[in-house]
Amino acid sequence: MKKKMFIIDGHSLAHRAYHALKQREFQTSGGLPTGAVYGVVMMIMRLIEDEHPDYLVVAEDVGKTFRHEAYTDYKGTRKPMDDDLRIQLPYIKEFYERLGVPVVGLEGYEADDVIGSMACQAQKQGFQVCVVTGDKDSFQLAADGVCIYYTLRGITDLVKVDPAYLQEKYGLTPAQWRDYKALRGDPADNIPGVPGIGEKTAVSLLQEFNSLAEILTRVEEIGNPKVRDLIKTHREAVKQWAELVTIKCDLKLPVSPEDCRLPESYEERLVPLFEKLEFRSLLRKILPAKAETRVEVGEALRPEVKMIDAEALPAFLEGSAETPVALQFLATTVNWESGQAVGVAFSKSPAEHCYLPLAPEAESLPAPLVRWLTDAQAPKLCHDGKTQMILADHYRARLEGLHFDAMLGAYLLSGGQGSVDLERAAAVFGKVEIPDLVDEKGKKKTVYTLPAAWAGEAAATAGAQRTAALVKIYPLMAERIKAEGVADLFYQVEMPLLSILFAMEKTGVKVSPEHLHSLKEKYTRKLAQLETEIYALAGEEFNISSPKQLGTILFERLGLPVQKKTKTGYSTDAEVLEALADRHPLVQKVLEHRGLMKLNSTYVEALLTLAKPPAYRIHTTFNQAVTATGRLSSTDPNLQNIPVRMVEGKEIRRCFIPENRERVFLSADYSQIELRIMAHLAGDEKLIAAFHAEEDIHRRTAAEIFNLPPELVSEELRDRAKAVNFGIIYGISGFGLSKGTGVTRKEAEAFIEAYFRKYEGVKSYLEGLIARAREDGYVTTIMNRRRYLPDLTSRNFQRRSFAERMARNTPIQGSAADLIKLAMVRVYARLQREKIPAALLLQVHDELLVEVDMEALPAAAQVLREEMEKAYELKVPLRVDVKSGENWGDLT
DNA sequence: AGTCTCACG
DNA sequence: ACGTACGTGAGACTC
Repeated sequence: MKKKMFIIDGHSLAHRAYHALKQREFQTSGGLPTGAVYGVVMMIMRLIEDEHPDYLVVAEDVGKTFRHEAYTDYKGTRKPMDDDLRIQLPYIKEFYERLGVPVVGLEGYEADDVIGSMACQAQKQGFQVCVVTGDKDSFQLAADGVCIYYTLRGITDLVKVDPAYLQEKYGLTPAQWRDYKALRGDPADNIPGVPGIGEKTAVSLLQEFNSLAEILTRVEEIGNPKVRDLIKTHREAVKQWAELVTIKCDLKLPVSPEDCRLPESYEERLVPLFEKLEFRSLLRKILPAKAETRVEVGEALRPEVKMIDAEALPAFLEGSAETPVALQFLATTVNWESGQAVGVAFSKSPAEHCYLPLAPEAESLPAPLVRWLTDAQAPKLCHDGKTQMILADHYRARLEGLHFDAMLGAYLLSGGQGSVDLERAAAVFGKVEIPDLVDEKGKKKTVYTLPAAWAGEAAATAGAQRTAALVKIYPLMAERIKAEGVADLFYQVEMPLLSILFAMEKTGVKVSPEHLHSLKEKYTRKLAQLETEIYALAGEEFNISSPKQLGTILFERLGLPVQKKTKTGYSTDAEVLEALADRHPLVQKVLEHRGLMKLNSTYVEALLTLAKPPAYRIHTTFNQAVTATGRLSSTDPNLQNIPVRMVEGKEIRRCFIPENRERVFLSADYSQIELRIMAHLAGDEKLIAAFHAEEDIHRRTAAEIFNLPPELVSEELRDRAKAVNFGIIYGISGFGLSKGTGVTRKEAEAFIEAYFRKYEGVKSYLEGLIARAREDGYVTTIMNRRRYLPDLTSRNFQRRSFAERMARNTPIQGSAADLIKLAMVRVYARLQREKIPAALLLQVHDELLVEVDMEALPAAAQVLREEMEKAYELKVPLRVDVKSGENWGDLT
């Protein structure tokens, strides 16, 4: 871990703080203005809290500098400092002293030079350096390991500037930044720059010649005669300006980087100053901090583990019918294709652990183990029980009676922050450490990918450490689950769902290998044809799938106009290609090639390798603990993103078929579930009424925002309103909406405004939501699922805005996830109860796919509709569309 | 390992 | 003046 140093531009920070807070009446009862001190204190304390610097130093200006000597007009436009600020400077200085932070100034030099020199030294010594300033000059300091936190208006926003940012934003390197300022000028420092040379010219000159020095020596090569003359005329002045704006990095400083270590605790020393300045809220903030106990370092878990054989298992498990027993399979591999277990670890209590090794080539598990595993009355404790079910399934054994899955517990309690692995859960909830599993080569392993050689002691230790941790954290996690109000969600939804997902994965979905093969042939043929055509049009062969090579062909060889850039070069995404489609026949062919390539490699070929005779059933893995909102995800393969929107893609869906001619597919999807949830959460009368009246919701929205009767709403207007509705769900912004609709940003903003005028309930809901989330630090769904959003108080505009959009979207998307999960539990239970010959196959966020005997279709359809619609009572009705058919692509 | 692109809700 | 739609996973390419 690199040592982290923050260098503060003291002068700049004080000014920012002063101007940001001057409107608000900060002063002591004695009349001393304190706004600037308060702002500085807040800023620094938040910086320490958020960024955890190990080192901190403040740079300041002292007296007249060499720059004034050299250039009398230097900073000539600066107004003298306000008395109200001047009077606060000693207190700011006192704050830094009490904090234990050196304030460094050097006679004759500016703060910038001190910063540059300190940054340079620290960087050489391996520090990670961050400069905090409101002065753009400092951008020239950006380098590997040195970034600038540039303060925007006020003190609430910080932008992180590093070389990549400069390149992206201005197309300049840090060194060019200095030359750019000399050429263009900077009114803040009273540097006029070359008259007639603005931002654009300066940048293009530097990009062409690389540096100011080069420009001056090769001045005759400047293409534009006007620019050439300007540079020639101002040659000497520019040279001088360049020197002025060059930050010195080689000053001998009175303190070394190592002298700037931030003290461990400083709260107590700040108390007298805060009392003097009457900073009551800050006092309250630091006083309890004193009492806070130190975080205990996690004890390493070293359970004593007894090796047993299968006959001894019942004796060990004796008397555990009440409290759950922790169980952990150890394996060399596990997925739906194959599974190889090496042993099982058990913990009955914090002091009783054992390990049962398994025969390497065994086809089944020992009978005593199977009896206990399948005993639903024997409660069990796992981490990622579904994976253990899959492993047991390879031995034709079921795992029943899973009472508590710590991975799902960690998932609910983590609120989207941090991982859900057992190692971390043990540390967070039990304050115990589980050593990482590492093989001979130092590569990390998991309990499911152990080296085969570990079968004995090593596996026993690894397993027992984990079951011991489970036993330890189980009561603590259960307590937290209750306290956070997610016990229902955990025990009634997520835990039952785990077994349902297992069953769905085990069932799998059948695909037609014949159909896939014929698609593969068709696509391969077309791809080859497109390839020849594209090469002919390009005049050379290249890799069409390489964005880099394609970019070179498009924008350099063919000279098409660049639309968009990515971090590394030209963008060639669909949006760009569509914009260029009219300008060259090659582009359209590339688009087709892209589309077919995607279909062929991601879907057709991937599914063909997974579809194995004789069943030809594909078994996905549903991940129940990855998304931040509560949705499921699907991997290996992802069956939640099978094409459907485009006609070409829909052909892939037709490859998914029921088991035989007596079975049919049945699909049920929620209609407008997210908008309905928003209507419910916002309690907006108009929206609720529209759903009760079963209106076409996008038409209704169009009627409202465009002030028309619904019957006069054109398809185009309805589409726009639809995009607005999407925008609302995604956290709305004028820019995003304009991209989604193709209208200008201004129009998009007008739509949003019109929407909020008509749907006041939604407006006030969203406002209240953000305000509350900022206080709480998290948002919640209908079933109390949390997502923590610490960035809601970030001073980085981008991060804060992002967090705000997440805050608006998560309750909606997350509640929809809650509801369909709840519905799955109900549907599954009722299909079983009524013995309907139907199997759940897939969940695609708002859709359930079921396979059912033809005769039972009506019964199954009724179950799906009823259980999904009644899953949860909202202020609006839930509606479900049910369809059936003989493949996934043709459902009616 | 990271980037780009694109499939879904 | 910042620079974006929300949530995922996978394949191909590049370094």
